[in-house]
Amino acid sequence: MERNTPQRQAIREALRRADRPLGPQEILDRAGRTVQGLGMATVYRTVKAGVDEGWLKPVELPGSATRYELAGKEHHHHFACRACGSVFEVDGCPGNLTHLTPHGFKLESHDVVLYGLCRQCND
Amino acid sequence: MERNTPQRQAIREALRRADRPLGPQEILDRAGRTVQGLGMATVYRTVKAGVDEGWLKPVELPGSATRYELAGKEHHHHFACRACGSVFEVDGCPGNLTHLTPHGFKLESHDVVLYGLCRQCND
DNA sequence: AGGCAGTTGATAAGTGATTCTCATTGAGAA
DNA sequence: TTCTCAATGAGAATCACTTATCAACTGCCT
Repeated sequence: MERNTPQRQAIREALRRADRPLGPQEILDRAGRTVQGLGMATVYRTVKAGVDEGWLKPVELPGSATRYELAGKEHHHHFACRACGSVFEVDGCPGNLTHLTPHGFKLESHDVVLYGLCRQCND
Repeated sequence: MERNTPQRQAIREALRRADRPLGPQEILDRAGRTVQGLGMATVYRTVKAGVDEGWLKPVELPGSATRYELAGKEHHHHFACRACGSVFEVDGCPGNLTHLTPHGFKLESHDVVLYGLCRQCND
């Protein structure tokens, strides 16, 4: 059976409290404050389980490790800061993109990524 | 000085003729028909030079190698086929995305990626 | 044609992310 | 409290992509 270890609790808690998608290293840093000695392998194991169990959703952007956010949120997109590397959620969506889809193609989903400077780095 | 070798000609020609962004392996396959024995290292070298020289533009999508397309085209986005893995250009753009940008953030650029099935794979 | 410096191909090496291995630990049922 | 087996941490191993190395080759200026 599955066990409720402090490591898993800390990792889940870190992700629940985050207001933006976190990468493995960020998760390790945050959960590691609660459970010192936490290993990266455990982060990867827990995150993979979370995705399988459906409460975590991977957020993939080119050039960096996969980040994770809680699943079940409303449809949204992301903003990547080129200075600090953080990725933020942005509400809303450009809307129906069917008109961009080439003839004969079947559109199933889409991603929009905004790039620039976050509030911290914009000062 | 710089030399105009058949390898470089073939690689440039493959990219010029392509109607969609090509990855290193695709470039090798196509240019390799003209110059048999073409090595992957030469593809990477030539492509890197092309980006530096400004006539090639990298197209990065999560989970696959960087693709390249001719620079200087009109602003556009891409469609990735989940079946064959090919990436296509799509004309147009959702428009001004400033309204999605969080307060205090500075928007500099954006990417839109459509996912689904291309014409070939949709039949 | 001659000759040198830029190029090339094959392969080793490097990178960054992610997974695997395994001895040790510890959650939770009995 | 005891016992068992899932979970953990550390580091090795993978994996895919990209770059470095180096001897052999060849554009292209003279």
